[in-house]
Amino acid sequence: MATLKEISAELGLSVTTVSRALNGFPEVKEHTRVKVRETAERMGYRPNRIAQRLVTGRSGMVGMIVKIKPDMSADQTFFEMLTGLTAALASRDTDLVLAVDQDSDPVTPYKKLLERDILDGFILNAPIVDDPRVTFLQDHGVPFVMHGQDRPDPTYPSFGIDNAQVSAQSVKLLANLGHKRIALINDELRHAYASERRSGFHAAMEQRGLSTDYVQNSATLESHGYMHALDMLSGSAPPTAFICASTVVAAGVMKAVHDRGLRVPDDISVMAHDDALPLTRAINFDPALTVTRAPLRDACSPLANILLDHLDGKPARELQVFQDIETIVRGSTGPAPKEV
Amino acid sequence: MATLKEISAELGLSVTTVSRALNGFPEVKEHTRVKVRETAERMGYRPNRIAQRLVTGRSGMVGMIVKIKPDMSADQTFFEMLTGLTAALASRDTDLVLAVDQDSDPVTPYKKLLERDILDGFILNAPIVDDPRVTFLQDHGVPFVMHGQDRPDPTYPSFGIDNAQVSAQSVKLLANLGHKRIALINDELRHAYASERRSGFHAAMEQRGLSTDYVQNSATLESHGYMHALDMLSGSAPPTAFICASTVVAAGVMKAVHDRGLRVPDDISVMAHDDALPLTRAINFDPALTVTRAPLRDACSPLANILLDHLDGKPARELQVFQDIETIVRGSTGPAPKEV
DNA sequence: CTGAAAGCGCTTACAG
DNA sequence: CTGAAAGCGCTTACAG
Repeated sequence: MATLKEISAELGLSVTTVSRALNGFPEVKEHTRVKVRETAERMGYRPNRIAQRLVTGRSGMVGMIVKIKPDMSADQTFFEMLTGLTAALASRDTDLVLAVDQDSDPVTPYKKLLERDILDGFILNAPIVDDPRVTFLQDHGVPFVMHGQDRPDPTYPSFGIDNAQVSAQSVKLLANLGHKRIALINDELRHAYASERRSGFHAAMEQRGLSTDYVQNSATLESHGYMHALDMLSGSAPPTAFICASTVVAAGVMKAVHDRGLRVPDDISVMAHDDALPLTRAINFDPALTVTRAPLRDACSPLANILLDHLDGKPARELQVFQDIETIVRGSTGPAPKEV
Repeated sequence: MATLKEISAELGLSVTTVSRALNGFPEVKEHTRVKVRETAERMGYRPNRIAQRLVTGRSGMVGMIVKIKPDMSADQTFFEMLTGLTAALASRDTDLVLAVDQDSDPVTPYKKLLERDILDGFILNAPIVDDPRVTFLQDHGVPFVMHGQDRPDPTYPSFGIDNAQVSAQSVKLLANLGHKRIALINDELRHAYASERRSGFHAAMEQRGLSTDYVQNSATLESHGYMHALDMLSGSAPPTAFICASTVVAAGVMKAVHDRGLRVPDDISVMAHDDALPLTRAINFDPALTVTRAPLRDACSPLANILLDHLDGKPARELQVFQDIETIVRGSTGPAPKEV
């Protein structure tokens, strides 16, 4: 493998100039730059990243720790995210080191990886409310980007959707259709996103003078959606619309509606937030599911770039970005039924 | 972070001596070594891996490329392997860089990763017969370890099970129980392991003068096991025993036996090779499944060590290791039924 | 047993 | 616009 020294010898230039030409410094004469680049190309030069890393003090590697869920439901998602992140990082000469979290304490795997002294930063996902990883990494001065936010006004770089907005948009859609008793089948509140959806839901409902009696915050298996919906629909003044944490939950809810002898959307409207996972496609529902939508895979590139920009010195305040949310109206929502 | 220079200044020793003391060189005086180690500890010294890597010419990173299967059946396995490999590599100061193969050409992802010039070698898995990755990597002088073998006498380091032996042990067990018509429900022959199982099966059967009429080489979903078994059992002289590629296939076979109104093991014996995956546990079958067994997770540590030993200069011939295979007899195998 | 020196392949003030 | 020099933090002949 050719080195800077070899190129400079070949051309009778200094290593300094060759380095500058290759790195696109403006002070190099055009003619020199061209000659250097041609020669580098011809000699098959590729910079030694290790040397670059030693001198710049950066390792060119960032870490991500994945938590194994017992149900392993997110596998396809995982691979999709992995692919996207790897590609986005590679385009900026950075590699991803992956570790698996098998510890009970959430910060232990970060501590372990940190002790190896090879990482410039971390990509965190699945924040819980007041995530202990945030305190730990900030205390140790370790840069990271969070996919999502663990608190309302974070001091770290983040990318994710505005979950209060997800609820607000959903409530608005349903309220405009005349629904008054709207249910929220939410995830457990320790998940930051679920907590935000709940707040957003409360705010949007109360603003319209609507009751927030129909809220469930629990795990988000299909069976939970089914059970909660069944339960709510058997009350005396049942909800006429359901906002679901995910398309999986919506599948359970729609089954419950059906089992109660009711129809979607004539009797009951159902909508969900859709991360655009390949497993449960909202469009394949019968009727096709109305959703707020923000594809998970669209987060890969922003996450990578935000972290790397932060490593390059960009302050955290400028690196809190929200993903756009679409609202897609399909067949599962309709006007509220006439009250009897 | 303390450096060698700081420690040497603190102690009035040369950087050279400090380096040698820390790296356990024998020529350092015991007293010096102790002092150096204490001081390093006290100052919180941790070697700068990037610097070590620059001077040793090693990057301390190895790559693995995972191929996404559409069915994603191997997820749990994947995470288990990832965990094991990461830990085994970390104990030898090496990190794993993971990439996802989305290309049609099997060598393209290796080429891409190689161009980033950051890897010391690769861990390959799921070899197909005469695997093109082998030629590619060998041509480029890139070290690797293969989980399994793509040909009978490979010239590269490898770790895996002796698949001919798997078949041999299975046939022996069943033949000793008096079975004469033994079926093999095998994976597609392009997979190296399946090809080896088939050869081993043929050799073992022919050695006993038994016919090898009942062999199927196809994908290994449960449904394939079911269909092939149903098919074979409807013939005029049906097999009395089945050797299955995996526990998943065995599940299909046992269902077929049941649907034919036959019983395991009274009418039909069934056995499988068991990689000890958490998903389909042989012991939970009814009756519990007789198996040849070699846990996949036991391969992690050997794979890591073989690759690293190879990088340290150990020749490939000494690095072709086979994993032990147990035979565990449970309730799904029994004496061959009396011929009518 | 210990140390001064060279070097791994880069980047980047500093000087001209 | 270009170059000589220092330095990133280590390892390792070579000399004593």
